[in-house]
Amino acid sequence: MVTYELSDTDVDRIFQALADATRRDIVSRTLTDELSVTALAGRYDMSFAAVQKHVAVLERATLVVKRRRGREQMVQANPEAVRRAARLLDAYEKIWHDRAERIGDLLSDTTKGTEQ
Amino acid sequence: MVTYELSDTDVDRIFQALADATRRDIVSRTLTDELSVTALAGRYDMSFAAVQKHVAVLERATLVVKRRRGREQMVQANPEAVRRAARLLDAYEKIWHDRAERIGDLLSDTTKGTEQ
DNA sequence: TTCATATGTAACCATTTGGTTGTACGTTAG
DNA sequence: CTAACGTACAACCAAATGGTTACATATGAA
Repeated sequence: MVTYELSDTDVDRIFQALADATRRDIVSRTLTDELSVTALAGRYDMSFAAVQKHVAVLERATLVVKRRRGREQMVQANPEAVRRAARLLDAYEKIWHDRAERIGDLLSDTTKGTEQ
Repeated sequence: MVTYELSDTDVDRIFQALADATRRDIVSRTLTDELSVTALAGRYDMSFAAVQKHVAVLERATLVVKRRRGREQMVQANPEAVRRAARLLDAYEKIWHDRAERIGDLLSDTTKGTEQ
């Protein structure tokens, strides 16, 4: 598995992009269907320009990609980016799990004299 | 496993809180060590008030909890919240995976006449 | 009690965000 | 070719964000 190096700014952009319900919905929809910006705009109670901006935020965060089809721009989620975000959080979980395990060891392991 | 229902606003707050490198670092550190706000503030090149605000943002998002110890407030990450965030992203991955599987089935399954 | 420490909060500021409307431009349909 | 459509972008606005300094409050030490 190839894991790309994400800068702090990259990660900022990913979580920032996910911190809005409309944008999460766009990701959700475009995971299964490739939708034009106009088609997406029709689904939300806001201007086309607003939706277009949301798509741009997602694009900057690499959470979606756009592909030209005639005069339309088809939006599709990038599952790899979603995956990377999930793995980032997994890493936090792992830190915690390792610590919990260490504490467990300290509490149960009474044979060795490594405690201070 | 108990899964709490998260509102859009809850999720907004979680991802918003994670969209800042300082706050991610605070989560990371307090997963292993319980640290006072002052101890945390000492580690970043910004005012105490700024760090205190970051902790407040994390607290509102339930990503950390505070516990009083004498005159200090000890900050500790809440692994359950991190976990919930990770599972949210897993759900997106699952949507994509299911769709990929459906497409795979359509392409490979030539024996049944279920295609439209 | 008094003082120092740890925290919280208010007021302020610059920048970003999330929305708007209007306009310009590229592409396709007729 | 021309008109309609789909998209992009600029200018604007209100609200939120991320930082500051200053002050207020709570707790522990002596």
